[in-house]
Parts: sequence; structure tokens; C-alpha cells
Amino acid sequence: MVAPTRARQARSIETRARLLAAARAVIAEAGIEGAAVDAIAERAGRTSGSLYGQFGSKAGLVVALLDESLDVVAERMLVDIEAATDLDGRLAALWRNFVAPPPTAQDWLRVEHEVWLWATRPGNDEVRARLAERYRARFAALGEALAGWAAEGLIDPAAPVDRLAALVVSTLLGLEMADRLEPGGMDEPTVVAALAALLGRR
Amino acid sequence: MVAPTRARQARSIETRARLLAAARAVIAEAGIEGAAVDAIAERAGRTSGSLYGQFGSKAGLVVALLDESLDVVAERMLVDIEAATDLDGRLAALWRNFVAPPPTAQDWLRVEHEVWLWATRPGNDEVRARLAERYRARFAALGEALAGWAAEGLIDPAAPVDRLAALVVSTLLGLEMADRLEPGGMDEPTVVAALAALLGRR
DNA sequence: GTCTATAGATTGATAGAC
DNA sequence: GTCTATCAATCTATAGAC
Repeated sequence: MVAPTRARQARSIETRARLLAAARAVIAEAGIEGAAVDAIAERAGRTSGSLYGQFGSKAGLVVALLDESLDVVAERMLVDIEAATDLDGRLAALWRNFVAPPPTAQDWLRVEHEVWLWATRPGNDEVRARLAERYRARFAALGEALAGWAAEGLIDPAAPVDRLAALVVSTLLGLEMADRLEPGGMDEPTVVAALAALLGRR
Repeated sequence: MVAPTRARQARSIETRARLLAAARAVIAEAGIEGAAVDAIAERAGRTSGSLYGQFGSKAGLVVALLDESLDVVAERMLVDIEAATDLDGRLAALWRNFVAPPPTAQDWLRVEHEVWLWATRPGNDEVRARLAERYRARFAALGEALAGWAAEGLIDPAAPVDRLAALVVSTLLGLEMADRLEPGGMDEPTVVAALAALLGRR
């Protein structure tokens, strides 16, 4: 029989997706250590048993979440960057897409922040290595886009472009925290000006 | 009798200091949720009972740690800034003092990062408000120093100085994470150049 | 103010049925 | 692959002696 197997597979895939989405939401609220596996499973409409079947452990779930989150955030950044026409528009889009809208609960950047801090704790060395590796790849891609900006004559970077990309992402994470500490405390013009200065606006 | 009371007070003060130092170390290693009160008390050479006697709860301890940490970090920043003679020297000192030396375990900035993330979680609103208030005061002080730089003609800031201070501290926190993810990945010249660009070097 | 002892709740993870 | 049931470990916090 093939059909029942297919149906099983489909349900398994959906379970995985639901657990990842639930983990993102719960971790954004409570942090990684504060997110109980039962709470995650319950929000996903499953039980903790299925979580262990899918990911083996809580750490395994977090790593899977890390992989997914990194891809999504990186792709969104690139889309934002290429959609806008001028430098200010591009930088504003970058900022707005990740920090501004708390109603739709854009938990992506927040979760990335939690995972980053978690991965850099002593003892999580394998995870940190994996995360560092993935970030290198992301910085390279973002660096290419920035090289394009430089070719267009929009910016005049002082540092190598891939290092510049690391600088931009780090700054965004820091600014995201400042904005969360005091919502609205970081207004868009200030952020855009800061990023433009970092990139060496022409 | 007065002497025994004095001795009691002295021991109480020492207990408080030891618990705070132990909390800093354990939280830097394991995060806030991952730091067990027994582990903190044990490292301080006390028991969890004394912790509750001093701080009432684990959250109370973290808040006390937050207050102390904020003061120390802020004062160090100002000292660094005023010790150096030129702009690059000042910015390099800022960076070096907090991120570079992991042997002596400068856990301050790391703990501040953990606390910041913790305080901005939903449900910790009172703590977040307190932290935001304290940061406002710190940013004002750091802003004054930056205003001095501007008066000296070292920088030409695009944003108001207190907002600029928030920008600098946020960026430092972001860069600290990048450096921790890949130690040495953020070299000092790049960081100094980034901060100088942010401040509007003349 | 600090200790010992312990309560009471919650945690991550496993075993076995289906 | 998912569920039910459950274990052992760990956690925060409290009570009472000193």
C-alpha cells in the first residue's frame, strides 16, 4: 500500500512545521531555557512524544529552528534590499521589516537573538561552530549585495564587504534590543542614518 | 552589645557581595533561566537560604545584579573614554575593555546582554521599565561625554547626542555577540572604524 | 542572617501501545 | 510517527532551628 504511507508522510511533515512554528512563538516569549517542551508541543496541537520523534531532543529542535530561521531572515533581508530603489529606502525597509511590526509578531529576529546568545554559551561549542559557519555564508551573500551598492556608487565602504555585512547584522540586532527595551525609542531616521554612516554613504 | 551586631552586618554585606559575584559568573555561563539558585549559592560559599534572605527571590537577585552591572559598565566606559587622547584611542579602549579579554572573564557585558534579553520578555514589564529608566540615565551621561567630543571638534554627530549614545551602546552589544560567535572575527580596526563612522568622524 | 531539610511543582526524556 | 503514561532529576521557594 502506498496511499497510507503518503498520508503518514504528509502528516509528519505538517507536524514538523507546526512544532517549529510553535517553538518559535514560545521561545520568543519565554526564551530557550524557559520554553518547556510540553508547552511547545501543546501549542502545536501535538504531544511531547512527537517532538522527540521528530527532533530527538530539545536541543535538536532548537538547532532545526536555527537553520530555518537563519534562511528566512537572510532571504527577507535580500528581498528588502533589492526591492527599494535608493539607499535610504533600502535601509529603512531592512529596519522596518524586522523590528517595527509587533502586531503580526515578527518573532524571527528575536528568536535569532535568543539562539545566538544560547549558542555562544560555554558547552554549546558544536552549535556555535554550526551557527558561525552558517553566518559566514549569510554574510558572504549579503556582502555581495553590498558590493553591488558600491558598484552603483551608492556607498563607499571602509571595510571589506563581507565584514561590513557582519557589522550591519550585528548592529541591527543591537538596535532591535534598544527598540524593544523602549518601544519607539529608536526612530527610523536615526537608524537609517546610522546604517548609512556605517556603510560609508557617498 | 554592639560589636556582634557589627560583625553580623559585615558578614551580611560580604554575603551580598559574594552572591552577586557568583550570580554574575553562573549567569554568564548558563544564562538566567539556566542559573540555578543552588548553583549560585554554592559558588558563593553560602546556601540558597541566604540568597532568599538577601534578595527575596531569584528575580530580586537578578534585578540587583542588573543595577550593579549597569553602574560598573557605565563607569568603565566613561573612564576609558576620558583616558585616551585621540578619537581612535578612545574607541579602541571602549571595545578592548569589554570584549577582548576572556581569560580574566569580563563577564559584565555578557551579563548585561542576558539581562537585557530577559527584561524585554513579555511579563517582565516592571523590570523592563526599570532597565529602560536606568539606561536613559546612562545614555544621558555618555551623551554628555560625546557632546564634549563634538565641542573638541573630534566628531560631527548627525543625531542628538543622547540618542547617539544609545546607538553606540547597542552597536557594542551587537558587536560583542559577533565576536563571541567567532572569536577574533571582529578585529579592532574594523570596530573602531565603524564606531567612528557612527559618530561622524571629522 | 544563615543554615538544614523539605515541600511542591516542573522539567527533559523514555517505554510501550497503536 | 504519534500518543499515553510515567520516571527521575531538577527547580524555586518555604519552615523552623540557631
